[in-house]
Amino acid sequence: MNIGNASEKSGLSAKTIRYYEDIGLLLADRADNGYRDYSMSDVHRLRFLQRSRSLGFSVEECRQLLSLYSDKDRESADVKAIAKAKLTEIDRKLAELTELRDTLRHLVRNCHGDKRPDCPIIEGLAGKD
Amino acid sequence: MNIGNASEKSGLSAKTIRYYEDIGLLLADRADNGYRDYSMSDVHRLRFLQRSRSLGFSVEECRQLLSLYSDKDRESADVKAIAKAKLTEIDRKLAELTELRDTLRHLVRNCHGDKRPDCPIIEGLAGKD
DNA sequence: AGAAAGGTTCTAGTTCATGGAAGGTCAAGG
DNA sequence: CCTTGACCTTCCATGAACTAGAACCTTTCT
Repeated sequence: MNIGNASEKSGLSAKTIRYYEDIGLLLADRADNGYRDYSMSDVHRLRFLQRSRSLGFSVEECRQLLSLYSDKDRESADVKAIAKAKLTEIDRKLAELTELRDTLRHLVRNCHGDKRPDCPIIEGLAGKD
Repeated sequence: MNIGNASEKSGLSAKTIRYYEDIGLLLADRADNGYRDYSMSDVHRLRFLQRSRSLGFSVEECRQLLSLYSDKDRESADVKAIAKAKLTEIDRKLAELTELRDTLRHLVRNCHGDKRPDCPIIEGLAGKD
């Protein structure tokens, strides 16, 4: 499939997909006309990249994560080690995100949404850790 | 407290903290010697920034989120609207992150960590959505 | 006092894209 | 057949969010 299609399916812009190819993150086949040609498997990788980037992993971290998908020659012990390290990081991010959500949720629930001066922003958020 | 101390407590580099001041995200008091002077409340905001940035929110989004802490003059209806919008976004991120974690966790559990060729990367990850 | 540690500003470079120009390709309709 | 418009190509420039380094000042430690 063409890049436009892959872009739509992955949530990454065509520009970004070409950029990722430039930096060697995901190399695409080429059709006879020179157009990039993406398989469903490529699209899965692109979506995976979109997700991990939007969740705060750097391109280099994504490269590592992607190697879990792609590098069949790698010894699986290596793969496992990388995956474990990333898992720890993801769990930390999950905890932080959950905390952030609970904080905001508390705010939304307790804020009356009018001009009364006791909107719980200050008490609930500004003061403590 | 000095910037080094604030840096340590917030997890942001001193460089980054100065940069955030440049772009008006968090303005610091100044001591008599010209050094920036941070309160505990400033540190909380810095930590908050560190977290939200690392979770993939843009600086502008962080500015909004931060306004939930700081902007006491704002009508609470506005605050509530912003908070609600961010909540939706956070919930989406949480779902994605959870999915990513489950995928990796499955990999780690099922990979035997040796050279056997049936490391479940390909079946478990590369193929399906 | 002298050195190390940490602060200041300023300019420049890096990473991760994103926008736009100039031009080639393709599928559909007149 | 030929044009129109969507989609593709490369290349160069710009933007966002840092990050590094130089040059210099302030505090602290011995």
